[in-house]
Amino acid sequence: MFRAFRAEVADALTAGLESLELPTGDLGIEEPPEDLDATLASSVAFRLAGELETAPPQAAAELAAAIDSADYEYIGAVTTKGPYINFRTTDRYRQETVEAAQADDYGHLPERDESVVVEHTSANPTGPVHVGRARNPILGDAVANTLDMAGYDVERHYYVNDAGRQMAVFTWAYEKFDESDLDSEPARDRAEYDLVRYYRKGNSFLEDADEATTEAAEDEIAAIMQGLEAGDEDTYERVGEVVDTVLGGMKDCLARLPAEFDEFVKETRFMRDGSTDDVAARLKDSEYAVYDEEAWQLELDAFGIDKNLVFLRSDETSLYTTRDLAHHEWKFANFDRAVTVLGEDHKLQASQLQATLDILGNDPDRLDDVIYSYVNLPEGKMSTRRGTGVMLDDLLDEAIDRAREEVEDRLGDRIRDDDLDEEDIERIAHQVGIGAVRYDIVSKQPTKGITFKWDEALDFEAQSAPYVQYVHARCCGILDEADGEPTAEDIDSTALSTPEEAALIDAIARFPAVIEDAADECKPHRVATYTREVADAFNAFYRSCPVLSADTAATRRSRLALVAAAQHAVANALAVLGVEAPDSM
RNA sequence: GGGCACAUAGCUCAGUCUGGACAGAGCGUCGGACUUCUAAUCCGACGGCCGCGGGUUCAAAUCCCGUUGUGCCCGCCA
Repeated sequence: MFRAFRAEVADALTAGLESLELPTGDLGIEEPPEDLDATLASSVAFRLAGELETAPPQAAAELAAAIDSADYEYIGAVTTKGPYINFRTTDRYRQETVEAAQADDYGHLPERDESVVVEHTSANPTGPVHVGRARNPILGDAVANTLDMAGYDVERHYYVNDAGRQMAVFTWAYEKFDESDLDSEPARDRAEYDLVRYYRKGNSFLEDADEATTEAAEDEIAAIMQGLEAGDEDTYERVGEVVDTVLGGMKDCLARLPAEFDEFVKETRFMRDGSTDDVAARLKDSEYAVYDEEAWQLELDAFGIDKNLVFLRSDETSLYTTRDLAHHEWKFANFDRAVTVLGEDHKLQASQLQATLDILGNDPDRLDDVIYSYVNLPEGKMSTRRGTGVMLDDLLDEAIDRAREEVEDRLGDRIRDDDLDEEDIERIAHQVGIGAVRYDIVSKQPTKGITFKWDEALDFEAQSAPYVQYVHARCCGILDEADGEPTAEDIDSTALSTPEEAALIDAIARFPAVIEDAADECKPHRVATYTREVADAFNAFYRSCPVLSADTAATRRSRLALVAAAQHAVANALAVLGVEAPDSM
């Protein structure tokens, strides 16, 4: 309803300005301070003062007088305070908000008939997912969820780098070494923990061996890469076995978040179908191509990039970016838009990709990047190859364990007579533990760096998932005790007139606008901020407005409907963040 | 050396795109509230030259320039 109200305010201001023959380019619509009884405001009067040759407060008064709120559904009182024009909402606005929010899918925007492919995670299948990487699936999943709720037709892709040197080294090491060559047991009974030991062994071997041995090994590794480039079936199978095995384990880990994918797109696919060769041929013909130092390159100065992009090696083989170009042209052929979630270390490569897609005749505006900073340890970066880092599996296990302890600690002083059984405790521990980890990461601006600290990542107090989840559980608790679901006929918004009720309705009304804004800018952390606002508003309401024991039956019915509305807003906002909404805690 | 990010209360962060009403939360500290729909809650107090210096503007945490600190990138790796 807030979206409609916002549109009405824009209309009203535009019409008012036109009637005074004033420019309508900048309406100055903003949100007023919280202690003011208004939902939106305008500071346009500051700019009118000159035109009207009066002080801003007079200009505001003139414009306010030119607006008749009777022309609008949701605009109530239009008042001024100094130079500001303040807009209140109508009872109808509140009535329709609570009615609309009775729908289980409240917050979902109408379908847009526009498809978006969201690529995220795409970690090389070299070993277990560590926390440094985990920001990608958590953020990426939330971006995809946000777009989905905003009405886009979303597909989630994981791009598998199965053609690079890393996988060639891995395959070589896996074939060269035996279990007996390894110096440790797998840290966990799953494929990627088992195989990563070969990868690490191979890398340390290459570092430590003498020159002749290293050279021989490098020849074997180069043979694997050339086999892939030449389309040799046997090589594909050898590499594919390692890739699929390791990736299988990583999928299991990611599924715990959960982060699920519609498709795992392999890089080799674009070598085998000839599209990478096609891209290279077209780039050679472009005006930006140069043949320098025996390799084909692109000069991208015209795009503000002073670094040349090599797209064919001197031996005519392709590079990662060349294949990624073919990959993105494939995306453009199958989807209206593409969004990629990338670590900040890929920024240069991402801008080169954008520029080159442009050169190839694509509209680069169809591709958006969401860039995030890595999660580092206090002592530095996490690395799969070196085996430094906190594994996501371990973090999730620890989070669940701590959540379980919390649940058990609280069992004693529960007022509610819904004795939780073992199964409930385990369910809540999972929902809260994993929710807290996800929320901690998704609620922050992705561009800000995070230094991983156990006690911070596992802090259930702070502004965290459990706070919001608890609100959802409270809603469910109340609705459980009530007889039957509230219906639209139960709602009398004039019975919901306390400041706490009005504030809660106001928060609920904003939810679809929050989804819209978060989707437009691919910023799911805004939804996290919103969950706290709506939770705050609910808790204030909960404190001062008894529902089941309300003074009158009419108030009780209306408040029940309001609780249902809040529950839907909270549940769907949490769903966007990938955080589960518990029915009880 | 060049490029890109980040810097807001003791700590962790919103707000920055699109400049506007005294800069908001949580944690921590201190003081209160459970015979009541779940206290993983709520109420109150304390706490800020929004890194620093200039500039633009009626108005700057927000825009521009400079500067300091931190991170990332600058490969015929991915």
